Amino acid sequence: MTLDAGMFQPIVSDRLSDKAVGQIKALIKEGRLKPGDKLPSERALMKLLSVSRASLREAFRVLEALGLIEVRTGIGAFVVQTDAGALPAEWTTLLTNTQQDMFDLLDVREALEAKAAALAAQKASADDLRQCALTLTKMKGSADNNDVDGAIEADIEFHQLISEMSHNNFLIELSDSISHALLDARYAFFRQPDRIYVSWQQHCRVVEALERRDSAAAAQAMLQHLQDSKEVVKRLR
Amino acid sequence: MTLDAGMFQPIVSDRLSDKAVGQIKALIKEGRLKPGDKLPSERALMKLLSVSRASLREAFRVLEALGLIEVRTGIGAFVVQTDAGALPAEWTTLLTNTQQDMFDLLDVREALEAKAAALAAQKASADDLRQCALTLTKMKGSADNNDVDGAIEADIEFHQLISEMSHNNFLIELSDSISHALLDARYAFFRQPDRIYVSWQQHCRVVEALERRDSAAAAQAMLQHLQDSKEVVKRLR
DNA sequence: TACGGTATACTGGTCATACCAGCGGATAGA
DNA sequence: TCTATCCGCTGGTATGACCAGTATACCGTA
Repeated sequence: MTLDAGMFQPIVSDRLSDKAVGQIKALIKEGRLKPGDKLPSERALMKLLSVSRASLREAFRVLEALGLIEVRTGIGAFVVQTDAGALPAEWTTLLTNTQQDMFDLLDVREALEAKAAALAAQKASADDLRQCALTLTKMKGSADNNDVDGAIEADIEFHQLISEMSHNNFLIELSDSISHALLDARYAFFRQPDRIYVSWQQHCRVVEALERRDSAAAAQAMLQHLQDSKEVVKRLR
Repeated sequence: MTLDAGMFQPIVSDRLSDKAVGQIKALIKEGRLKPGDKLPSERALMKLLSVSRASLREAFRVLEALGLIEVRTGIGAFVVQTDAGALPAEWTTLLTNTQQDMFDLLDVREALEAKAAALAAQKASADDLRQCALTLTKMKGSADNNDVDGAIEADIEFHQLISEMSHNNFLIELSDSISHALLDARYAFFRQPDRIYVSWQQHCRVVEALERRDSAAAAQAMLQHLQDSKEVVKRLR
């Protein structure tokens, strides 16, 4: 007989905590545990799953890290209340170690926010647009006073608003965490001469496109803005 | 005196395991623990951090879920070996509960893979392109035999190759997990009459653009392909 | 010399038990 | 009726024990 590569499967013995994670995750996915639901207490659940409390607690930590449950001391564990599943908030924070990581992240950001702008053009409400316009005046004010902190604040608000206007929870979550990871870079960025003013202009073009409900133009304007910014960051080094 | 909203900070008592996570995470981020490094044994580390082994193990589960370390039974815990930090592989798996979630995910996919195609056009090696071409013949073969499983395999390979050709680890990770989350949808998709053939044609157009090193065309062809596919999925219901 | 088994000292995986601190409802007293 | 206390619940932590893999050094045999 000949040996077939597919004949043998490596033997893996899952940790008990992993099996517990699997079960609870399945219950949530199937909808038998709904957002806001309270899980049984650790002492009750350990008997139901016939594992020790230690193993169960390890499972809880994993579910927590995945953003699926929230554990409140003295009260209990609850299925997390979010429309889209929480993206573990910190997934980017460790990743901006190298220069290259940051540029990679900037590329991802271009893709996501251009898409967000396109969707926003279709879905934005009048109120959304008003709020967007507010960040523009704030940005302009910061430009006039060369207020770097104010500019950063307005900039974050602007980009956040637009991703929210896409009403796509994945887009929102991802953009948010990327934005967070790039915070440090923003300081150096807005300290460059005229940068606040230029960014303000570019933001304006995006908003104009949004107001015209011009999806393609909005995406294009956003892309232009982000690519231009990326070039500036590259020259910083 | 007037009460200021910012006067008080809510008191939070971090779990010891969370503090341990923070310390270890910081060490990794600072580069004092490099990929591949072996962490001290649980029994040693619990003394160094002066926490119980139970708390430390909970911390390990979190770090594992975040994709930062890997724990091998009987051997020890190691800092994970990836250029970009692993995105917790399961972050999407729970999210495709509703119809809307899936379409949202498809939109994100459009953004990411179009960008990946654009980058791939710039960075692809001759060998990359050869491998891409292989998936095309495989796809064509599946189309001729109406082999759904084969088509899915070739399709996944194709999209994965292209995101890898971007050499952007974030793009790769994200596309990969989205692709995974959409696996079920692929079955229904490729069962549609002529779908395998049409997808093959669209893949061909992408590869042609890649071979011409035409970034914009590659992105456009990929976008077209994904949007077309999205429409098909929408009509499935 | 080369091989194969074995003893041993690690590693992580699991468990039972105990105690602490925060939360909340019930209950007794003003 | 209102308030203060108590008690039973919850999660958070620590300890010590044992099991099951892993690696290595050792030793006897072929």
